[in-house]
Amino acid sequence: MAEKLNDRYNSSDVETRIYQWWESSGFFKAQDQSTKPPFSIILPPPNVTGSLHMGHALDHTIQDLLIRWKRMCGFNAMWLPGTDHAGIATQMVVERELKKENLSRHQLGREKFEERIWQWKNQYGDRITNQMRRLGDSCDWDRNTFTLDEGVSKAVRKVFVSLFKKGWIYRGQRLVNWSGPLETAISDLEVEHKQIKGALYHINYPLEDGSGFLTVATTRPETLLGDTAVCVHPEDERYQHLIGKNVILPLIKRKIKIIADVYVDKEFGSGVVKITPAHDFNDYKIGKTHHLEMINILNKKTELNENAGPYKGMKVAEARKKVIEDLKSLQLLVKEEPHLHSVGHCSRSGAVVEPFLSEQWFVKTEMLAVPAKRAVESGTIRFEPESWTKVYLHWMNIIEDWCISRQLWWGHRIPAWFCEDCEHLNVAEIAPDHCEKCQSKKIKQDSDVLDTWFSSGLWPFSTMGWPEDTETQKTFYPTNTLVTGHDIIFFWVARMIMLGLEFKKDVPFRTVYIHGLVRDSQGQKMSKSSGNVIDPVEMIDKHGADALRFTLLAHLHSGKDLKFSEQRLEGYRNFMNKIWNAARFALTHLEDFTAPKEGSKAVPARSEISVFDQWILFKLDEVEKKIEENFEKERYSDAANALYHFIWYEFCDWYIELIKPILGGNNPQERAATQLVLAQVMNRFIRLLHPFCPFISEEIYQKLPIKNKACIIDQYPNVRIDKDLLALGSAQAGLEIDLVKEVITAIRNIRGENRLSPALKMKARFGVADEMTQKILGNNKTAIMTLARLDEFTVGDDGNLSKCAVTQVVLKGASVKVILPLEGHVNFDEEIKRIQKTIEKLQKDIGQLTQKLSNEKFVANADPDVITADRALLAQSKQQIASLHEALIRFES
RNA sequence: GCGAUCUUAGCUCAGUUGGUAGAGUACUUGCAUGACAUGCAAGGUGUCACAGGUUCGAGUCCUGUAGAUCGCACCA
Repeated sequence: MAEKLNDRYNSSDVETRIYQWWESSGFFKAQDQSTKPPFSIILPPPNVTGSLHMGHALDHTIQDLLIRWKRMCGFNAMWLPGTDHAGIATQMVVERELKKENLSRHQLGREKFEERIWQWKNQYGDRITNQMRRLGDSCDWDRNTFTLDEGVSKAVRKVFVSLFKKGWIYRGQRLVNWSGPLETAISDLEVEHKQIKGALYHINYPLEDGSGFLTVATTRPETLLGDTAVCVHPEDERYQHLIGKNVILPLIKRKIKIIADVYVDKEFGSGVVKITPAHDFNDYKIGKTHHLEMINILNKKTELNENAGPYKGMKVAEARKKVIEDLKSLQLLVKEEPHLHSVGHCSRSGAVVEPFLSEQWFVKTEMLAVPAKRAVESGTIRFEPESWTKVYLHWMNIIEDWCISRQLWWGHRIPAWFCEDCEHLNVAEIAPDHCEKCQSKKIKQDSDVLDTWFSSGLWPFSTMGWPEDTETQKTFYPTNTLVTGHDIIFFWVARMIMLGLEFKKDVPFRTVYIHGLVRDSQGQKMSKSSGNVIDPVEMIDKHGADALRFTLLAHLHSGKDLKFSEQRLEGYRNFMNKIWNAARFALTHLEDFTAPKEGSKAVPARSEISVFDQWILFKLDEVEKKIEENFEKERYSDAANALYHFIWYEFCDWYIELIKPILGGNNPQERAATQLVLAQVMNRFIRLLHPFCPFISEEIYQKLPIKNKACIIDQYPNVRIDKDLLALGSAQAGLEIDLVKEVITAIRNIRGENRLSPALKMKARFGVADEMTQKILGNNKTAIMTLARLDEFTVGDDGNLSKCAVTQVVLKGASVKVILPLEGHVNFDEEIKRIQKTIEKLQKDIGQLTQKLSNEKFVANADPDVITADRALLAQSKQQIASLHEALIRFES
């Protein structure tokens, strides 16, 4: 017995209830051991204290689409959720909170501060996972993992120790990106390059022998204090004679050497470069090759230190001003010209990033990169879209060692202990209580934590119980698809590949599906500062999660950014309402329908069902094929749009309208047969819809007469399964209904163009030559009369065409002359205009076709099928135009 | 500077082996029609960025130009 539905779809009534039911019923759970084939996805873990943004919404919708689709296709589908501790981001959030209490983390102390962050995590950590539930994410929540969970920590320590013992993790003094406000090294990912209008200062460095000056050009005069050489091009004639001599560094009067290196561009500036190895990445390299002294002039807060002499204690910007002033007063500043250059900024604090010499931990990437490159080159891992392969390989080719230490308090502590007695470094998975070398008890753990991406890099297996040998890994590693944005290919994807191959001896995933950014309707990046952020949760509140999901999926085009507008979302909200009302219609007419015992396997005999039924089943077969194809080709928007088209334009606009007379008619057998087909078609397209729009589909599904326990775990309709029902659809019925549709549309067109009221019943005649077409029209008399609003229907000769509107309908060999007497209804000018317009269009077509077909080369070279088709089209057009001319004459007479 | 992607209707975008350009949306007109006005019906809309080339035929393939976006490197 079918149930009733409200007359308007209200998503908020439905979503929470359905989600709770799914979750409490255990439908999201995957089995570690199962006879079903595995399919697994790991969720890119969002920041634990963050909240869901549009980027997540897109990312998660794609993953949930895949998981629900595979689950319904009979896979043991496992979507592993989790959250990231997000070192810097979270620490900053909590520090901001402290600031409100006029406290700093230093005042609080490390232990208390960590406690505060845990408090914060416990308070807000559920927010994002609850928002994910709002979106419909069908994750296996029992497997929810936090990157600081004990299991993950164990994996982190194991990996660290293992790489250290192999010599692939080392500690050393190196130049790193340093954020002054955060007092930590940061990764390249956290550096944003911005174009800045600066100045190029030309400064005279006096030659030691007093014979003159060497002019250097620099954008950062304050780093002069750390100069340990000046450099020219070895072949630069201007300076060749000076190579090997010395200059006196202005202001602090240090004697430094003039060296030569091909790195210098003779054309740029003065052709002389000052070398500050401790504060510039290029200078650092030159410093290394030329064995130069490295003088650090900054402290951790990026203030000038004792090496800067009189400038000690100043901020960088301050020091720059003062240095320029002092140079001016010494008349050593030659000139200052405006100069546009890009400057690295800390993406978290906004401060200018300083290259800073410090003791850090690094991962040697050279050897890790080799198999990681090969995995992609050989196709074991595939990027979609494929163009990202090149980007990935390029980066892997220029990969540098990875700075993994951060001077933060929130994250995985580096498992290394220094011995205060013998200075030995103890690296161990379990905290030692004495130095392994000298047995001293005076050991101290390194105060640094690991880069967040270090633990994220292990995510595909650390979440599955590694280093224990678990069933989870046996079943689900490697995972199938990784869905993510291109912004973290290097920082996350590449590292997962390297670490997965090193520690699991297998790739972490087979396919990397890269999607674009969600932008605003103008194509601008959404950002707090431009105030154009659209909150997905707010959109869900207003229009429903299904509408949001469908909007994102329908506009997802192979890795391209997508522009999001609420207006478009409303369009898909309307689609949800349309589906709802179609279901309402169907259920009303299925009230007295009882599902057969075989449920969705129940199939009527072909002889029992109408041509409309055969037609809709034919269309259903088509759309199922299209959806499956597009899923396989990873063209999810095409799948979504095919479904949209079927539901709205085939099922709602035509099928429902065509069967209304049968459902409301007085032939119980016909009616029962149509009811069965209607129930079956509903059952199938609701299942087809489920991965896209899980909530509305489940809600309707539960009220359908033909159903199983739950849509979410029912079988996904598939062209190879339940073949019997789809076999009832026929191409012949397809053609027949297409012709009926054309005829109805032709009549509606005449009415529309002549502005005839839909309430006005008309009389129509149909001029048909062949018997077959005559029969088709006869069989569909009721449908045509109802949908075209006729009160008279005659099939046969043309009859008297005087004062009649005439349209020739031609379709695959069938030809119908639709004749509508207009006498008394209209002033004929409109109709004459309508016919003339059609004639003009036909004439244009005929002209083009004739020209083409009279081209000998075309006839000689073109595909014979193309020629045949064109000839047929030409003949048809000529026939149509003749008939229209005739009509026009009759009309005017 | 190197590389990638892109430029199609007012807007957002499809267009998969070359064969008369499509969809959604917006727009115009008409409409209370027993599922739905979040609806129904009908309608108009294009130098496919530009310039060449290959071909009987190019939105599609090739070359160049311009513009947009994004990477990478450099910016002393």
